Amino acid sequence: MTQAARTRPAPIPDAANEDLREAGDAPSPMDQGDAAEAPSYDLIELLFFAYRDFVADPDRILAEYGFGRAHHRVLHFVDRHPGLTIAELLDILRITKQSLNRVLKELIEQGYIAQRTGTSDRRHRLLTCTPDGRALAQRLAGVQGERVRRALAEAGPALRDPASRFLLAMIEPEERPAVSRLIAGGGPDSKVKP
Amino acid sequence: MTQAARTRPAPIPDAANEDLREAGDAPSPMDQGDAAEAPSYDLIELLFFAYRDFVADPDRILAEYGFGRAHHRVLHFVDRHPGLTIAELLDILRITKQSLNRVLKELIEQGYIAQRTGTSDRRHRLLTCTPDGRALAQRLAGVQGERVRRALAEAGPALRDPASRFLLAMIEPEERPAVSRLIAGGGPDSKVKP
DNA sequence: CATTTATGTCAGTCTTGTTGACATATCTCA
DNA sequence: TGAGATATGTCAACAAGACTGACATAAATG
Repeated sequence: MTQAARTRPAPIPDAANEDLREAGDAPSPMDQGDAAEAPSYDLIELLFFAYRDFVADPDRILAEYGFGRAHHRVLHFVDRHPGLTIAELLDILRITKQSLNRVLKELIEQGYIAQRTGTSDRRHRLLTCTPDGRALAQRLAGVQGERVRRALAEAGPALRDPASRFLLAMIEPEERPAVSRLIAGGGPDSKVKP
Repeated sequence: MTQAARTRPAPIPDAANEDLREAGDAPSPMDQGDAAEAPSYDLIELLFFAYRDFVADPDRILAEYGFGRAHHRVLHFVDRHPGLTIAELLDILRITKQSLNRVLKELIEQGYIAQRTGTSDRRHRLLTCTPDGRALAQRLAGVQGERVRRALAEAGPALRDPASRFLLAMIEPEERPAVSRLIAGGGPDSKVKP
């Protein structure tokens, strides 16, 4: 078998072994000056685990194509916002143009993304998905959407709005308007938002 | 200036340029067989942006120490669960022991994490934070906790519970009990959970 | 005592991020 | 028109952090 994370009989350890008790045994309240509030370890760790599983689904599919997460992100945002320029993509992904270029080039060469020259500004490269690219992007969004759908079905559809609001509030305040616009602009009405 | 993501005057592009309209202009409903439900693009993208900002805070601090995210994760879980063994850590992080070993070795060499041999099973290596490691772990948890605190303060403290439940539901079903136990076992009562 | 388990380690590869330096085409403004 | 700014492309080198495969050791277990 592979050496990845051992045999992994049980997913996550119980952390309930004899030895564990003899250890320093967990972070007590600590010397928090006075008013210091303890961090929300539960939400911090839930975010970690939720995200870990959230990206695991696409990873499996991407591997079939020889792509990685970087390709996924590019494909996703181009699919959602056809006509996106390089600069806009860079601002969304927060990577260097060299990093972007490597994966973008692969996606273009392999026929998942197409480039056109902007008409009003011919320096721009307008990115769109080819039918293949669109299909892959939607397959990826499909598995992620399915996880969200299942989560809401199990934990209650009423959680949809609170979850959205919490996640938005977790975003850097100055970015929130832009993110909101970006998300809102994904629908059939697109990003026409002057 | 650096070449990272251009000058970035505005954080995220408006995606509202002339050219964008001439583009294919956004994924319409599409030919979803019939009952196919559209993925929750809003939650999918919010999770992406929220996580991006969520890890950006620690990243800045870690850079001061010459550490990366991998070190953070190890330090975090060892701090929260002193006495953790290598195998348990591997199951939490889902990486190979070779990957873990590289960062763990650095953390040990530089005096942030200590190892002891298990008493009941002397094959185990029980990991704990040194005072320095504990300080760093808590500084990192501090900035992440502060983001959570601020989010809840701004969007409403009532969101805490729904957000938790949503995130837990996003986790792979078989993992949820283990994650719940792990999270619950982080307090002063530790993971004593037989 | 043979086997399994927990850990450590060497060596090589891949993806994805980084810097720095330049090149080219196009737009904008004086 | 011509200078400078802007959008993009590209070369080269490097680093972090993941992976695989192979093998070594110590300790527990039946």
